[in-house]
Amino acid sequence: MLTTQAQIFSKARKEAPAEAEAISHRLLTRAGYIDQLASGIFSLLPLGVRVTQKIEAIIRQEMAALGAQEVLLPALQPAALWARSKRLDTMEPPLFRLTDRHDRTLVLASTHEEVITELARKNIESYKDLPVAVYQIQTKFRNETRATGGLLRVREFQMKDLYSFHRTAEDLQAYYDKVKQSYIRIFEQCDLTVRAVEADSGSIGGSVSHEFSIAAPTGEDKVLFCSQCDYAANLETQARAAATACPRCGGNVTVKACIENGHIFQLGAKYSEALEALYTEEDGTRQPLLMGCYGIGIGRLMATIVETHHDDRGIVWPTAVSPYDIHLIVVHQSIREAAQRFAEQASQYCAMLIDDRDISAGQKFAEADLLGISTRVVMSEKTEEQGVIEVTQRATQEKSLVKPDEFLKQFT
RNA sequence: CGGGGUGUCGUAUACCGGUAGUACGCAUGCUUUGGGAGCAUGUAGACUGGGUUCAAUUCCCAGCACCCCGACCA
Repeated sequence: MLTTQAQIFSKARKEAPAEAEAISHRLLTRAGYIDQLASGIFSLLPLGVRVTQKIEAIIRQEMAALGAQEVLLPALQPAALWARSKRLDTMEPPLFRLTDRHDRTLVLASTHEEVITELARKNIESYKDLPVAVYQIQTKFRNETRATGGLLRVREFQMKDLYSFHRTAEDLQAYYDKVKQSYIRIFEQCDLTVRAVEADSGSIGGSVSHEFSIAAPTGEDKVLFCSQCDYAANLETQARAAATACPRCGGNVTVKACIENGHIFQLGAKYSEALEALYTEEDGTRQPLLMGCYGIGIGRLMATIVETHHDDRGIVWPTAVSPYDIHLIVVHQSIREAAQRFAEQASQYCAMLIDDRDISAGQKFAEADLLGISTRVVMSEKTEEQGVIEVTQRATQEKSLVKPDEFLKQFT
């Protein structure tokens, strides 16, 4: 996979739009990962799509490990379905509504408990069908009163939402705990330090719920962290603003601004009772399915990574989500052909973006710093003479001169 | 939805009740090429609608758009 920078649809910019304030919004826009169409509505440009696909790959792998099967549910849904779960007029933020040509009211779904419960009703008939889990990565619409911080809170976004169905509360609890651990692994693979925080379940409902908080200056939540145990609590729900010691272990606590990046819920029978999603037990009785739901916002996760992984020159992608494995910078036009040969060889093993534009070296370096691809390879007349390439890690700026073959070994 | 703010070339900005300027970008040419190069030429702009005025991009009103604070969330 080989792409030249001249081909890339978007352009790196020196300036961010004046209205962009959040650092992730500024950098992702300047570097050409995203483009704002309207308040809280963004296009993902080719670079943004690539990062998103990396994140999704990490998530899909974890979903597979949880035994969850992928589905794709409709975003456009009849309002009548939401009336049955009693959420049509109580959702917060409210649903986007529209009317079709037959004057029927439809909604753009902000979450998918209703649809998945309907599907469960049709497909889960016996205790022998349980437990089962399905997930999707799909567009959500939220009629927010105010979009903020670029991708941090938007009105249309991709969410990974997982739903699980169980016979017993114990089984739901066990699966919930597995998902919680899986979520922590997902965030850790994105090089994020995450804490699962006991949370309010809001308009989704249910009894037990955790949100996944990542400390970042732009965060909207205030989370109390214990420095000695893994206790963490959202100050909003705990009303413990005055607390100076951990309620669990007595350790020192700190309050940090956090971004909420995922939220998981034990819904129990809330939706299955409302929508009569029942299954037959061993003793022949009809029982409501016990349900859990688990969400991660993909775009917000990408923005959170930028919020926590950047420097004054630009984005610093963790290797796992870098849009390309290697950013090859060809300093001198005289070695373009040699660079091309190396690039073709390398691109058999990894995804490479090659910048061989006939512009100043400084501009190429500056844009490479802005784009934030995790590994940079520089080829110049000097390195050609020595038969080496210069390899730089974006995160550390550490440079090393290595032989091309040696370098490529790590990818094979 | 309450409060506040801002609308000037593609982007960032300046000035102004009477001819709208700069930088970047973009285009062309020449010179450049290890940290957002230089010169030259060119390109392109006052959110919309009303009002005040001899004259409005500038002042006033309304609408629209965007941003920020609050409430809510992935």
